[in-house]
Amino acid sequence: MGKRKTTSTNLQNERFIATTCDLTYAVCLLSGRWKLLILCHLQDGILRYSEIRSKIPGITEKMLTVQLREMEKDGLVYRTVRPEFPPHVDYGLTEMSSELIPVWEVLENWGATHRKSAINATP
Amino acid sequence: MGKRKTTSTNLQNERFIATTCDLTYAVCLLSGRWKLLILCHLQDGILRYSEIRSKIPGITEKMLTVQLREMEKDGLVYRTVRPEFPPHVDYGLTEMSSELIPVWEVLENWGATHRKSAINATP
DNA sequence: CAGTATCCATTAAGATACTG
DNA sequence: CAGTATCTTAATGGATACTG
Repeated sequence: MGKRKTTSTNLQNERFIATTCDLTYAVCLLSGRWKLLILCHLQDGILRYSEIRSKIPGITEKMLTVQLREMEKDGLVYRTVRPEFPPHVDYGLTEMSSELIPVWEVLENWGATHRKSAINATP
Repeated sequence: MGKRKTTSTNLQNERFIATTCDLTYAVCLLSGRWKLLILCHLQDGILRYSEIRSKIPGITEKMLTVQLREMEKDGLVYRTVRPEFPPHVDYGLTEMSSELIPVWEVLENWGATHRKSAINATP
């Protein structure tokens, strides 16, 4: 019935801790429409929930929350709640995710270059 | 009918050519369970369809074909068919995707380091 | 060998409304 | 302010069988 009998390679659910490939492991931790983008914005410093949201046009609150929570669980962001009212929650990179800064630097440059070509090439 | 009325942010379908963010553009071109992994294997040289498949345990023929075709369309791999029987098809990196080699190098190292920690940390 | 085709299960993502 | 909850659709991934 609701059971998987097969190799069971869900991206988000089982987080691929047991995968045998380091690259696959990394890809799985970072896969998601918004994760790299969120991390990239956090490299400039600690941001509040609403600050991240306003820096990423198009993201819904639900997706922002989901992705932040997953990344927190995976050790990619830390989350600090200040016991105030109104609530105040800070997010920042961890040591682990800081090591990925070169990744989005390369990707951003690469994207900039080739997006321009793609736009110019569209008839 | 088959029409989207909303912001329309499908990952694979509309390929995000019109996105306003370079990083998002890059992420969208590379998103997919297998793309980085395939590209990574191709950095060692030209590979045939069956060679890629055997280097990536767990991938199905369908997914390999789908991802290769998308990447070919996006200029991330090239595909050469030799008019022989039995068929012989070669795949290789393009200039564009060669620029991404640093990305998977970082990711692979990062994955290696932190996967070990994750495995050791699991109770 | 290098794929296609079909069908189906699971997951990601989005809209919208609501809350402590 | 910083989220939840609920519902819906879109997209991904897989099993299996078949083909030029």
